[in-house]
Amino acid sequence: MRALFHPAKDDIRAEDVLHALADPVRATIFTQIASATCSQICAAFSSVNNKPIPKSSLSQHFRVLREAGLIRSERQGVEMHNTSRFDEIEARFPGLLPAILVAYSTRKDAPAKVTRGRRAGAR
Amino acid sequence: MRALFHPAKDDIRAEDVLHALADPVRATIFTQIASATCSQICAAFSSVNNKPIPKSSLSQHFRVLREAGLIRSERQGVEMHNTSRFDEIEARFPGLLPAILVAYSTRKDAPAKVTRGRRAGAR
DNA sequence: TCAATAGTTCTTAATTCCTGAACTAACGAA
DNA sequence: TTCGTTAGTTCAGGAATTAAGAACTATTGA
Repeated sequence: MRALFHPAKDDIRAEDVLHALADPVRATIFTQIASATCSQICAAFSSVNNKPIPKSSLSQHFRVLREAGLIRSERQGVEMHNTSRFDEIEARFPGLLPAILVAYSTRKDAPAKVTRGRRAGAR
Repeated sequence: MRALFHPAKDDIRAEDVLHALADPVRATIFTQIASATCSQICAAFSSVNNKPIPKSSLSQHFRVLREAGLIRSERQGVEMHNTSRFDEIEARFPGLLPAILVAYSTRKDAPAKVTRGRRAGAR
């Protein structure tokens, strides 16, 4: 597995952030990513939304978020832990992420909710 | 020529706004659109940037902006006048457009085109 | 070493985007 | 009316991007 690319804070580009978050699936992932793993997000989509997303697609979504500078992905044992780079983005583009997250929060079809830990019916 | 579609204010979607403005060309158009015509934008791109954008491409860009709800296009005689729907978007998604425009204003490379590129590790 | 888990990468198909060419609409002049 | 010009839209194709199943890699535990 190759090293995962993460842009330096000052290399983060507005167009990449907007492109990454222009996809509702990725925006949902990003809002719920307080240290969520790919599998947890995957389970959240299939249980809540009953629209399962293939893990290869999710992996790509994580890559887009990562390469846009929105998240940081670090392997911990067998899983990958993703953390938000909110504060760095906020420092670089003040007010951008809060405004985007508020805009999405007014969607009629709410994004899937992740519940961490053991869930009834998961897996 | 068919009637041009404009979404009602409450039908404007965050993902469409983000998608429309995730393209630096469209973001540039939007920032300069205080009643600009397609030809004026076209001239601006070819003179400033010396990278002319085909009018068919510009027409598509205007359509994306229009159908995302960002601009209103009205024919006036032989030309099409485009006006920003900034206030409506601001009412629907408070703070979103100002944050995006500020984010783009800090770009190192001026608001010109741009190949939206993959960076590291592109296959 | 083998199996299981978690995720990445590969590959091909579907979708979207770009742009030259053709077309349409409005206007002015003859 | 008809012709010419301007301004922009729509069409059609190829290029680029995205989606997702299959194959692969890395880590842990038995």
